[in-house]
Amino acid sequence: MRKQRQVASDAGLSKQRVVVEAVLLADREGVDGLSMRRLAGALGAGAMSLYHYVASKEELLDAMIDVVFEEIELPPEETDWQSAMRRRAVSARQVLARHPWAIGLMESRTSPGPAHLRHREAVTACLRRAGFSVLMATHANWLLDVYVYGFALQAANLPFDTADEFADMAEDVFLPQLPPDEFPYLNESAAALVAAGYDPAEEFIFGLDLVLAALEPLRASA
Amino acid sequence: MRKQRQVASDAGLSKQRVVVEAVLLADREGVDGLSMRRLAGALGAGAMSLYHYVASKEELLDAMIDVVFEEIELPPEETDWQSAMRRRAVSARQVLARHPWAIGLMESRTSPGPAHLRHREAVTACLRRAGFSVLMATHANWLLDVYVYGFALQAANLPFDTADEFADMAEDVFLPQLPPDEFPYLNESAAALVAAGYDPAEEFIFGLDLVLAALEPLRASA
DNA sequence: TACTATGCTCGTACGCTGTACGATAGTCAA
DNA sequence: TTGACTATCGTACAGCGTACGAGCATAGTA
Repeated sequence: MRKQRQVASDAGLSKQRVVVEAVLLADREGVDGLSMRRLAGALGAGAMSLYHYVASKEELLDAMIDVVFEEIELPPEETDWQSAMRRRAVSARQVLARHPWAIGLMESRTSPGPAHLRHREAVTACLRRAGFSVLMATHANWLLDVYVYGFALQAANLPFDTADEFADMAEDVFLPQLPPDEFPYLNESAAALVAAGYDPAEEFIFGLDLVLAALEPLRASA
Repeated sequence: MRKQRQVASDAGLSKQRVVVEAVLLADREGVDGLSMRRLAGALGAGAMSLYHYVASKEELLDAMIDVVFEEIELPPEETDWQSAMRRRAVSARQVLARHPWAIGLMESRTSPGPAHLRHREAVTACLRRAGFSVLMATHANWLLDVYVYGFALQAANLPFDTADEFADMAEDVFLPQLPPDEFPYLNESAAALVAAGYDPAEEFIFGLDLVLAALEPLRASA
């Protein structure tokens, strides 16, 4: 029976299957749509069966976050540190855009899972090998994480995901909320963005490169 | 009766009073401890009475976020842009540290409240007056917000708030989770931080000044 | 003064949540 | 055959947001 379970695709639960299905459900319906009963339904099981694999919903959420971390590319080892960091940051942004619920969950989860730790270790290793001192690598690691998660948090607030979606709603939705007499500067900004186009992915790279360049001088210092 | 309400301190509800009490309750008990019934209890009212002042719990949460924005200092007008931005960023960090639940709420709230808009307007104004072009001011505004909220998000994950608290638990709690054979670099980092001390407030300024310096060149460009 | 309209308060109830507890059935070792 | 162990899940409970509508005080009008 146990062997059947490990092989079987549809029948048989496992922590892995529960957590993966939870991620899919959250992707589809948002974190508010993720209840133990609904998750059990999606797995064709009774609600209480899930508690054989996860101790509580909290533990499930922790495990979901770690699945997300597993999806983020580790920094490649064969390039310079800036390219490596850029690559993993871009990957992280994509992953967090794919799982928008994840960023909101992070706030409440205090102890990092194994994939999270492995990821941090790889990033720190990359920075140390590039010549950052222990303390400077810590600063750099922290700042890069602040950038990636901060961007994802801000992006999650925006009601659009792509340049096209922005263009579609900007003129009708945003500008009317910003009357020029009350918000002259914001109105000006919004109008300029409408004219120039706005692409979150480009914005991400723009800020990321600023941060990377700002970190470069730390490499030589203690 | 209406007049009594406006003057009375204890009796008589109002949207203002409901929202402020909600913020206090969330500060005390976390956002999970904030239920309509408990909030009503704290106000000495029935649960359903609250719905005369807020249309739904969602609207209440929106209003709470805006109260938080109201607490953040606007950038002062009489100094150079970097000092002004530093000041408002430091204020924002303090406010978000005071209301740790706020950062988690932001993720799900898509339309900014009036205080939020006023704040953004003031920041944009400051940058434009300092010589940033419309587009560069937008970039700068975005990056600064990413930094402030990203930092707050990361800080919310840490199980300590001050340098002392970190020192207290670092050796007993963090290092054992990072065995040197599995996580050599993280272990090294953690050990170095224990030795050097770690203060979130200092870390905030460190990264903030990097970001501000990185933005300076944008001031002259289109 | 009597009647109505309006603003405010809140009791009750419904469908949902996470999960404690205990019953059940299948598998395996002795 | 027995007993232990694993896995499943039905039932129940306290708590959630809130729809609905009843009850009351006050203000405005006739």
